[in-house]
Amino acid sequence: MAEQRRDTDLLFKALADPHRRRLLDLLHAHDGRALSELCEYLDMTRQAVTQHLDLLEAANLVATVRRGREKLHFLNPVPLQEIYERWIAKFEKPRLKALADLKRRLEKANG
Amino acid sequence: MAEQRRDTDLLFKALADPHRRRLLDLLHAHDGRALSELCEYLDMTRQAVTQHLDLLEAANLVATVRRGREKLHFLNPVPLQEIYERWIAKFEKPRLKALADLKRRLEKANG
DNA sequence: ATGACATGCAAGTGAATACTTGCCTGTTGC
DNA sequence: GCAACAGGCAAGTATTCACTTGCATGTCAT
Repeated sequence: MAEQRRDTDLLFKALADPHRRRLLDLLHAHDGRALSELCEYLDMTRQAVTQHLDLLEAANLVATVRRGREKLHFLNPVPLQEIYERWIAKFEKPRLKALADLKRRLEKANG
Repeated sequence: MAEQRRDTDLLFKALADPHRRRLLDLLHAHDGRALSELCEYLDMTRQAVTQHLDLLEAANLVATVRRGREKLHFLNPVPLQEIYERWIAKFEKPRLKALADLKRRLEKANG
């Protein structure tokens, strides 16, 4: 349970950085990429990219495999599903109504 | 488009902190709460809670209304839906297959 | 009107974050 | 074998973040 909370924390932390979201995008478009290939798309040193990937791996969003001198990166979409199921779905409202509902309640509280 | 990206950034940043997610939970359970009421649930100063709420408001997850000397807080679930639609849904896979797929590809890349 | 309440505003602090530079190790191809 | 390649491992730095303390302002109840 506390474990669950820590996982959630790592997950949201991992997603908090735009460069890391970019990396997920890149892997989504085509995964199994090596570190140096991913580096081509980000304007920072290889070491910085490694650190971002480490966070993504800690959040279980990315899995890696070494092949020869290369480290290949794979996307794991499962934790994103879990975010949705355990975190977003419960806030769900009839979508088109949500904003109108909010507005109505704001006005009611105000007036 | 750049605007869109900044919004996304604020949103994920806002969600990155467990205390802020807690605040969203509290408002989900029952919103229209005043600042001082929300403070009762978090172990930090009122000012710190204000700062968290400010971030949630910047991310458009919380809307506020002043009534007399109180500031009432309302949850806006719409941005969460947008995260799902614009960000999570595209990573979606047949859920039960996703992990198996990943494992298979890792092994293939490895062997 | 005045004291208690609800919040706002601002500057300061410590820790976490996002990088960098520099060097070291293993791998591959010629 | 050896040069070029792919990545690992610190340690250092600068910014951002979460939070505090201290004080000021506006509102309500009696």
